[in-house]
Amino acid sequence: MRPKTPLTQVGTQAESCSLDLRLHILGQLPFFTDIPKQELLRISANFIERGFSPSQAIYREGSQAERLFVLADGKVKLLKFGANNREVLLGILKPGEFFGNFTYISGDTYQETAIALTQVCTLSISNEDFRAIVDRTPEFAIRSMQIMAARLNASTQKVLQLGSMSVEQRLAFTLLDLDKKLGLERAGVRVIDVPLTQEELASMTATTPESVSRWMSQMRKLGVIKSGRKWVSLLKPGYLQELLNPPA
Amino acid sequence: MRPKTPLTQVGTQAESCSLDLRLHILGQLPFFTDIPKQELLRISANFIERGFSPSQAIYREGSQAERLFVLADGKVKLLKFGANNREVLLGILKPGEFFGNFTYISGDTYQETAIALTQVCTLSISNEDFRAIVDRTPEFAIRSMQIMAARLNASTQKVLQLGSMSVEQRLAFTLLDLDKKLGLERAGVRVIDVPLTQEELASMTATTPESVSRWMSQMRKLGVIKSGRKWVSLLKPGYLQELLNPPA
DNA sequence: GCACTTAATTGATTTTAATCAAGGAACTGC
DNA sequence: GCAGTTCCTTGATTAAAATCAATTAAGTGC
Repeated sequence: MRPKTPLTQVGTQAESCSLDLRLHILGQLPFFTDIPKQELLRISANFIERGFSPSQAIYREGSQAERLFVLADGKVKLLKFGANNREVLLGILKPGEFFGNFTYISGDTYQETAIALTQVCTLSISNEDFRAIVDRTPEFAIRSMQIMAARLNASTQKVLQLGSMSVEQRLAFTLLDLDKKLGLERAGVRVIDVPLTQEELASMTATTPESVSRWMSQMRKLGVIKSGRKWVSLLKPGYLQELLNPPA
Repeated sequence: MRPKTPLTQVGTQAESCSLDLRLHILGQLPFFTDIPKQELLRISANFIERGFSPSQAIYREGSQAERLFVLADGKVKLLKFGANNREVLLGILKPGEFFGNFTYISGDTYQETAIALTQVCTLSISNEDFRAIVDRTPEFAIRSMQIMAARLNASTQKVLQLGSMSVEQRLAFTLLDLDKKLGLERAGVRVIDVPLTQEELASMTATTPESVSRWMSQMRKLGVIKSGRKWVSLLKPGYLQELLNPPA
């Protein structure tokens, strides 16, 4: 008998954003920090808000890349289709993160598919409007370089993980990563605050749902995690960290 | 009895670059195209040339990232150390490509190790000098964004490959990729123009030298490739391509 | 030309993980 | 509250690939 989900109230956020939330979220973007509030208000006017329901696609890989999106509320997953009809989950986005067409080049297509995992509110801007903002934002080159370098590093870490770790290690890495990014205290328990099936965990970890289930069952037996349907709590992150750095 | 290498004369290039080669190579960089020749000459003066011998490290992962490098001549491999003491080969560079500290942020460390595969000539520029050039190069933001987006895409392709393909498919992908980038006609034969051991191929493909040997042995038997010590010729690239897209 | 080193090959065995299947339990909608 | 659906668990079997080992052959340096 598996414990019931602690992820209550996950999907109950409104579909729209207040002005305060808009300014708060947009002000968090790395290329908009340090911008005067008046200017941010002006920029904010270019963003259109739109809500999406769980499982709804925000955009699909290969379609015309027309907008840059910012996640105002909820959780989103980015995925691509690999070889052999395998779905590869590239990452989970939390509020404040941007996705979609970041290079503001019209003519490109979206490089991945974005799907809402919960009730979601997005803010988006067209390529042209974004380009205009870029042209008058000081230090945009430097900030965007930093962002892209960080993303390239994250992707390279993924290559290292997939290229040198066992399934157990990759799962440990994925759980630690998710906890670091999305973990929070709920009712005195630290939980990864996003509903994810074991199939989704499997496609983040280059393995199968059955393998994820086997390893997580063992981690539960060892008291390292607590988990149930679509949720995970890390009880002993240090143990998982140790799995990644076995003694020589 | 394995056929002898067609990669003759690989390591005989001079260690230094003529002015013509400098201007030619630097003019190829995506953020220096369209620049007037006089300006390019001025920029060129900031670059220091340095030669490296096969197996010599140009820089190492974790050391202070002080310079941006451009490969003027020869071949270089970029690698990182993954978990379980595994070396992961991230890519092979050819003349005209840049590597090292691209974000020109002092204080960062190099994200990977660069090692000369052949006799190599590099041109490099310090963070400060590069920053000064960036500040007065029109459209740098846009060009650098395009470059970084392309690199992020390549890394994501690698994640897809590692996350969804078998060893045979990954090897086929790697051989096709290398051929596309480094293949050329030599004595009427199309060869991948870089000396690579099967161990190096293995660390590009997330497998072991023995597995690479087994699959390449089979590819030779099928007449798909020709290979020997440190070299590969693709005879039937179409066959390898088919391996990546099996019918549903 | 030969000794030595490095790289590649192939066989046998073990390990890891996928695949297939059956059943159980949480969640949802009526 | 219950039927149906979705998600998870566990067992058995198969397949893929790693590991270990021995041998062969190309290349290098003296």
